[in-house]
Amino acid sequence: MSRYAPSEIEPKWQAAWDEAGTFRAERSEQPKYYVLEMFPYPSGRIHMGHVRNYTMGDVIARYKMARGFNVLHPMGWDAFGMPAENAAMASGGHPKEWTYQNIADMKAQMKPLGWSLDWSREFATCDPEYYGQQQALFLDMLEAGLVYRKNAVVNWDPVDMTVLANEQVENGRGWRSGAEVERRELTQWFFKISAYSEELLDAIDSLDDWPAKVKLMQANWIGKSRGLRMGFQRTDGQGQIEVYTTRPDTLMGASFVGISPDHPLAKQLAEARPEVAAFCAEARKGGTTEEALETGEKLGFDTGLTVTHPLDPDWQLPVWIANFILMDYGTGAIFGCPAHDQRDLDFCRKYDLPVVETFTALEGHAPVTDEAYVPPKTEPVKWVKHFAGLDVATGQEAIDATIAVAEQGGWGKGVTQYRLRDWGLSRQRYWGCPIPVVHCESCGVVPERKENLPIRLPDDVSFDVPGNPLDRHPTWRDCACPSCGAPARRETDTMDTFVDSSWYYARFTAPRAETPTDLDAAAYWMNVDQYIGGIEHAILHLLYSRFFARAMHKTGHLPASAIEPFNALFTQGMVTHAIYKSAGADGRAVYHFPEEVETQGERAVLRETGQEVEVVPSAKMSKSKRNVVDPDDIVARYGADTARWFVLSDSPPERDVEWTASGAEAAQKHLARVWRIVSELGEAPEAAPQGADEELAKALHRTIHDVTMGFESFGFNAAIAKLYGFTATLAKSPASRGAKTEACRALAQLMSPLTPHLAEEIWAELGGEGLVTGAPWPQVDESLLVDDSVTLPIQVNGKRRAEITVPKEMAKAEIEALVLAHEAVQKQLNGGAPKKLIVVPGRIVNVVV
RNA sequence: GCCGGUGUGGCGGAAUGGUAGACGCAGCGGAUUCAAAAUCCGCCGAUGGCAACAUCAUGUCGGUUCGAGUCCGACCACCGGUACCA
Repeated sequence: MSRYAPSEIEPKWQAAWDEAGTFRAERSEQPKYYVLEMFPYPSGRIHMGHVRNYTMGDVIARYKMARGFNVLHPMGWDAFGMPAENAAMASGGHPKEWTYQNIADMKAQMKPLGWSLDWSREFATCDPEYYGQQQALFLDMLEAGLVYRKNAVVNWDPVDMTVLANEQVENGRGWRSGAEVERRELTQWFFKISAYSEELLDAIDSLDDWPAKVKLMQANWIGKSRGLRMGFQRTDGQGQIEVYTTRPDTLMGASFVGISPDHPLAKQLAEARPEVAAFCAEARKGGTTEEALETGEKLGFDTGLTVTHPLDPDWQLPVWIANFILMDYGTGAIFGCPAHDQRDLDFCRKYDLPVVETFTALEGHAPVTDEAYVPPKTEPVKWVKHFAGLDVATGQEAIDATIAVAEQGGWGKGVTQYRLRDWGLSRQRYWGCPIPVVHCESCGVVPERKENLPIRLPDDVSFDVPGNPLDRHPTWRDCACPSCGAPARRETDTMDTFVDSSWYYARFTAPRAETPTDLDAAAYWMNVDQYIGGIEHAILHLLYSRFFARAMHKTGHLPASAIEPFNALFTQGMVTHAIYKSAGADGRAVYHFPEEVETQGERAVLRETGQEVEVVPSAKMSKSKRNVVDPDDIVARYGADTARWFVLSDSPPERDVEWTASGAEAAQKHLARVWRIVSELGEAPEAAPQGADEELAKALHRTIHDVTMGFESFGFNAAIAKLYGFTATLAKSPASRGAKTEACRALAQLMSPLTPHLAEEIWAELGGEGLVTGAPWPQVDESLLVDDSVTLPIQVNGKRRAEITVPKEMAKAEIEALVLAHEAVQKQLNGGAPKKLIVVPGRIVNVVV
């Protein structure tokens, strides 16, 4: 054996795994385990975040393999989406070529990392074989009543005459044109996810192995609320305005009725009155995001119309059009209660509308001025005037009482409402899955016939002008109506890329099937036992996937057991890196790549010039800040095993980890040290001093136990810390050659999920049978884990003052006596008697004086 | 704005309500060496003290508890999401 040379051993073992087909998943009699990491977008290069994410999945996959599971660990590409079109616009290429080239490049980067992936199942969502099956799913969902069309607002760039994504709107303006964006309505396709609101909410409770924070975020997103739907009669006798409110108890504090600029009444008024039309046009300016709507300036327009308060025929309220009221929520109309809602208060102060309190704090009442009084619904308050005769009651009690009164009086109805809106899937873009429907003049909207799938994207398109190339393609839209055969036009909207990623996990179970799934394969492999990905997907992707699994079950593509597709979820943190920054000649910040910088003690300087640079620690890696490291370079410099070890060693997996060159070097030194220990086994003595072999065995089995626990609970950093510790013990151990060889063999096994190439090399060197990958996981000898004595810290008034070591089974009374007799305790007692003595067996003793 | 999260030495972090700082980095000291690389050993939160030891210390302020990094309340800062980025 020679020095540790990852560049030699890593390709060798990767070839060996390939040749043995180690990672090819076939159905078998063994219990299955499906581990999946969120598949990547083919941006062109993998980054350290991918390395960390996929290494975590790999550790799980390899560990489960060693535990006797039949492991499925596939990989593919989330390949549709805007960046490909942006690239085509910027440099004139074609999204398809750009995407497939990126896939080839990234795959070439991924292979050297030695991940246990079954590449035979690979697909990209832009493969017609994939999106054709997605079109089939769409048609089945359409038939099942889970898809429909309605109007919805988009960001419209009036200069480029095109729809913009939210990220293409910067400060209310189009990123290319700089024009003020406006909200415009288009007829679009929707999935009826709202039909599953209740079920998606209730089933969250069954997701035992999901992070609590993700479940909480999803529950809040679905947003179940109980409120009142009621009408305000117009004083002009032209009917009523229907509003929805979650705070009907504040009805006596109403000071206006507000409607959305997209409300039918607003539209009707706008037709007759130019000033209304002008206001509505102004109110539609800006982007469609919830954030933009919530934080933007609140604008109102007094229509001059009035309505009657439902509980007081003499009380008239003005009707305002307000830009912060969304047609999508509730009925598109509200009543404003400024005293108990900050937004309504701001609005009323701005437009000089009255502010009436309906309840006050039990103590310390201060009249509302510029801050609305909004206590939690669970807090009791004093009611000023409440029609249900309440005096002191909580908000929730008042809401319930109000709904009861309204229903009894027949002027309102309690309704359960969800915040969750239907999923708009239409995108006015080229690089996505075409929606397989046809528009026929006589038959209307007609689904495409399944035998005509896939409806392929045309290749001959250009991106020199904004807008959807499918819309302006000379022939692609022309087709025959599937129903009557007359000339008709294809739908030119494509699907949201979230559709692509909502069922890929199911497709991996039978990636070449002629139908979306193969039910036998799905029944065997589903569910995903462990899903791993970024917290940024906590709501949308994961909620859409949960909906899709239900829809696929309803349409016969998944068994009932798979409606919650991910048994366990883990959300990992980012890989960060310091930013190196200096001031350029014009005073603007100049960023430097890590390899241009050298650290000298506490300072960091540019290698070339010696100029000192500012170090900003732990920032998300981004190309513009140049704080990136390329996995290719890292593997070439340190080897894949070092990269894998380091990304998991320094930080708990759910938290961010900072990539540092010194940390990577330390990881490599450690692996070289393990290597050296193995190569020097021959120098160990045949016979060991008394007890040395037993000591080593004890340490080994404690390590097997701890590392196993670490892998079972995503404690990779803790497992690695234990491996560091055991390696140090092993290096110093005077144990016999035989005992040390055994320990090294077990060490290789424990390290194999993390550093599989090094582990294989050691395993082979020490005469292990076959490959260490998949060799049965070492068993813990429980009898070696028990200690017969225990060290107890002694606290006085919660401060540690001393410790005692006692036999594990010592009685409480004996311990108490020992503690009281202890010199340090005597000193603290100062001759007095303790007030209290707390003995927590095996943990701690606390003396209270 | 709203929802969720995070905050501990010079740095990354460890710690079932029970000895705060495991393990690693950086730094300092030493061994080995002609010298270096590599390797090995030791020290390493702050303040005071020769030392024993004492005091302070887990974003800030309060609370619960024999005991709080951990639980509760308020606040500050940063990060993720906010339905067309993926």
